[in-house]
Amino acid sequence: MAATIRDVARKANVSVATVSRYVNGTYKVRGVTAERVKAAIEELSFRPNAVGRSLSTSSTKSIGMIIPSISNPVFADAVSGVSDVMRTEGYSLTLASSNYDVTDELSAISTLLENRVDGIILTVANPAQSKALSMLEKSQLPYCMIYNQPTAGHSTVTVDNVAAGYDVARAMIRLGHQRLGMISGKFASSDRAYARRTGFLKGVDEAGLEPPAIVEVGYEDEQVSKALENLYADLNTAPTALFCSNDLLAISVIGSLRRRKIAVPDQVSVIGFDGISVGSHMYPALATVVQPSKEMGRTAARHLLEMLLNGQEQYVSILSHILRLGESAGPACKLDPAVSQPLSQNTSSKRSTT
Amino acid sequence: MAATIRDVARKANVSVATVSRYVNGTYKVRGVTAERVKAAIEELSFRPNAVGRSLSTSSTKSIGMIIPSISNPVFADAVSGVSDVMRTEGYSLTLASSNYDVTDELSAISTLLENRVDGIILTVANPAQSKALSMLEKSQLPYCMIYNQPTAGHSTVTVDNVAAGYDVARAMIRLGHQRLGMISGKFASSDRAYARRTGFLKGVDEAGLEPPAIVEVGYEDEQVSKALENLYADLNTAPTALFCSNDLLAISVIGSLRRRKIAVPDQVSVIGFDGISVGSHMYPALATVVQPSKEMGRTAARHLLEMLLNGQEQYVSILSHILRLGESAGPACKLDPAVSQPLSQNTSSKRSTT
DNA sequence: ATGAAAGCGCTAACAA
DNA sequence: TTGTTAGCGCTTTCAT
Repeated sequence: MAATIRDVARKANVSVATVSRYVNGTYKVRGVTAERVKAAIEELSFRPNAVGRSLSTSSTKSIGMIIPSISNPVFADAVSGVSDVMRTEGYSLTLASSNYDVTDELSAISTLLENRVDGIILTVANPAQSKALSMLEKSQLPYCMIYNQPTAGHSTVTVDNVAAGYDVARAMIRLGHQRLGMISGKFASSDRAYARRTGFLKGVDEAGLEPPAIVEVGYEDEQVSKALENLYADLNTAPTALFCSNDLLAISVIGSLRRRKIAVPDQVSVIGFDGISVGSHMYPALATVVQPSKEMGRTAARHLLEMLLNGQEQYVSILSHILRLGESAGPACKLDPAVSQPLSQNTSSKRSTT
Repeated sequence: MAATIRDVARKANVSVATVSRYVNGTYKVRGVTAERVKAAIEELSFRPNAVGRSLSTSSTKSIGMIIPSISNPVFADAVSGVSDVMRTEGYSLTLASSNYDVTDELSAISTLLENRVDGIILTVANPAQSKALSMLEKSQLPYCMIYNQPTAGHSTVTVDNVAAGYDVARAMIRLGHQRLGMISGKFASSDRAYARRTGFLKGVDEAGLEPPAIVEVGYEDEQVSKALENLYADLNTAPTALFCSNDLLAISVIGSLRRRKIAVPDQVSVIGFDGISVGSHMYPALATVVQPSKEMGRTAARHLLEMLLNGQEQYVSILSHILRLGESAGPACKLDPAVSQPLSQNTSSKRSTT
């Protein structure tokens, strides 16, 4: 079907080697010859076959990326960052999603390995005991984790999740909250959520407060609503401030609280994690720990490129996070069931917007 | 480095053909032989090289996808749908983003073509005059558009954007709005936004209302705020209902209005387009035209698979959209500058949540 | 500056 | 059932 380098060579009356040199700019092609080759290429609409090239050079100029979910903006932003720097370096990006499932992680890696990508950027459930990661290690292929916690022997780009969790606890306490809680995705499928919890617990403990209620939920809305139903059965003992392990969850929690006529932040403050951009546009603007997702993607990509050049060094980047106190978090005030209904109707604006 | 089929053959004392047959399940491998091959494969950690296979079979078992932006959840959802069905069919997904830029579209296609993907799913700025599309056409490669309007000669999966725009106008009018407006991304880079406008104008016109104000904005927040500054200089003549060409824009518009102390929906109703999931969680819940993005992705993927089997037929799927009236849209009421400030402080709850 | 030819890892006739 | 072998499209020595 498509023209090959041979067709071009024939038409231009040169050897395939010459065509190859012309195409790749491996110069040494005389002006006149170049013209002939160029003409032939255009006539035949020749487009070099990267598969043939890859087989010959044993480099595909493509990298793989595995993320838990494409639909979570935090990962999409990272993909966007990776994609940006990789494209400018002439690499293609093969994307796979693991759906937070360890088996899927494994098969995704398998596929990428068979496709002979030059390197992989990925987020796994838990690097400490990841079959995916050990498969990768013995494959010798360069790889860099993203979002995952630093773990002996692996490169990664992330933020200090423990410190961030601690920051959240401190912020809540500073606002006067005494009963704190955390709603999180499954810790088993997120080492960073676990780390955030660790920091959060530390902060609460240091302040001498009661250990916070911690609830794990899956990825369906009904689980969130069910969890809140239990947690807020008695408003007098329920947490007045809730830390959610990610923004999507936080948004869902806020929605759920509203449906239960619990005002945010008047009755309950909510702080998320990630800093996805919709969070700052919504009302109340989401209080959250912002991690620089796109930049994290770029950084991971650059690390991978380094490895591709300089061999298997190890890179660990901890980028800095920012605690952004949006409108969804405010000073503690008494949770009084009696005024709950009227309060929920008015979203106070004592706190400034900007 | 990595073991090849030859190494395996040698170790198992069989021919490469036998190994190939074993690996591909092209049966006809006797039990005893199979055992030996299996053992050899494991000892050597042999992993078939898809590059070699592709060169031989002239099929890469991979498809390309080009979307305007990875960070817009509406596209991410489509990617997710495509990814799902493609993976179950054993295909890899190479993702590229065009950033709404026609030049980037072109180079993305070029790259995918060189990589010899088996097919492409893409959203272009404007199919009617797309160089990307014509390049694709003459390449003979199967492809299917997604989100783009039906256009002679091309396969696509989308919703009826004209009808949807019309629905939005009707809904606003039914709510009593008389002065309508539309805020849209650049029409030049979105045929669907243009189609939505067409339907919207028709609806307004049919009702005998004044032609709506239509403002095009770029993708930066400040442009939105600038646009609203002009549009809402005089509240007495400004639109009481705003149609935004996509949800991200709508969310941004709502945020911007709030900052201008204009209450949504008490003073201005806002309706978006896409139905991204965060929209339904936020407050006010976003009124919007829901398109089944993930299902659209799946459908496009299935179309592509059909083409891969049955050759170049043409598939056009118009999936149905749903106008979901969330809390961001409500009955018209007088825009009275005098009460604007107090009103903006209270978000009324006369309209039901569910 | 250009050409000839040997592979890269695999599949698929064709033989046996 | 298994083996032999000729490519797939390209790069890259090694000659010229």
